[in-house]
Amino acid sequence: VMVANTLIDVYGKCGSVDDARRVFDMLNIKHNVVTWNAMIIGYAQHSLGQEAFILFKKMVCMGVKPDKFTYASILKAVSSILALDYGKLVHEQVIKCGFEGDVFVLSSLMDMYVKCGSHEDAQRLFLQTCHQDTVTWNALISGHAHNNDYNLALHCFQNMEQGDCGLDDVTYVGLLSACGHSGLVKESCSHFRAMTESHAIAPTFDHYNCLVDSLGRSGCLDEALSLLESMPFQDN
RNA sequence: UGUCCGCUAGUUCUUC
Repeated sequence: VMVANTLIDVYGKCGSVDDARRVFDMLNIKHNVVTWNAMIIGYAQHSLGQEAFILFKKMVCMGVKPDKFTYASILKAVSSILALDYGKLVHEQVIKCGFEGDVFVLSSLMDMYVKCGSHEDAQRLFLQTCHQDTVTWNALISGHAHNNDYNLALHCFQNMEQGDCGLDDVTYVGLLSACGHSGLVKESCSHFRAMTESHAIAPTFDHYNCLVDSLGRSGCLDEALSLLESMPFQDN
């Protein structure tokens, strides 16, 4: 079963969800909780939230008790399909199981709430938790970016900067993508500069993509193209 | 019978 679980995981991560499912089905009744989790996260990582949720319900029906891994995974699936009502149902289960304080489950809950448009709930969880760390901050910032809300993303970012948990490259992917969605070129550039100069965070491929996106959306096509050609990464 | 361990989980550009 462990070998099969690993196969499901590998297929899922390599984008062959159908092959993962074939292995999953071959195992038949020998599934353990890891088998279910590996298959659920495989679906979640490919934005197949419906399939993940169907599997989650089936797992519960068959009497397999979801663990922290299951909840973190199913919440990611819920985020991908923006299903706030499913998310709330899952949250109730999380509370019943006493998993709300787990940092993985908590950040998944926050991610789900903010992406599903309920940033007040995400904020509330954040204020209550003892895990105000880089990842939970990032979850808020990235979530606001997904919702095209630069002001809220910036607001979170500034609060994060004032606090004592460090910013990282993911923080800036969130902030820069929020700028990009709003076509805020000047802000993109100044944040990018602050990232490298004040915070000594090395720019990644994603950061350059955000800048190119930002330039492109605001009509600066020549600049976008020249940045694309001069960035220290292979374009795709 | 129980507990623990081994395979699985959170924040990440564009498009959807």
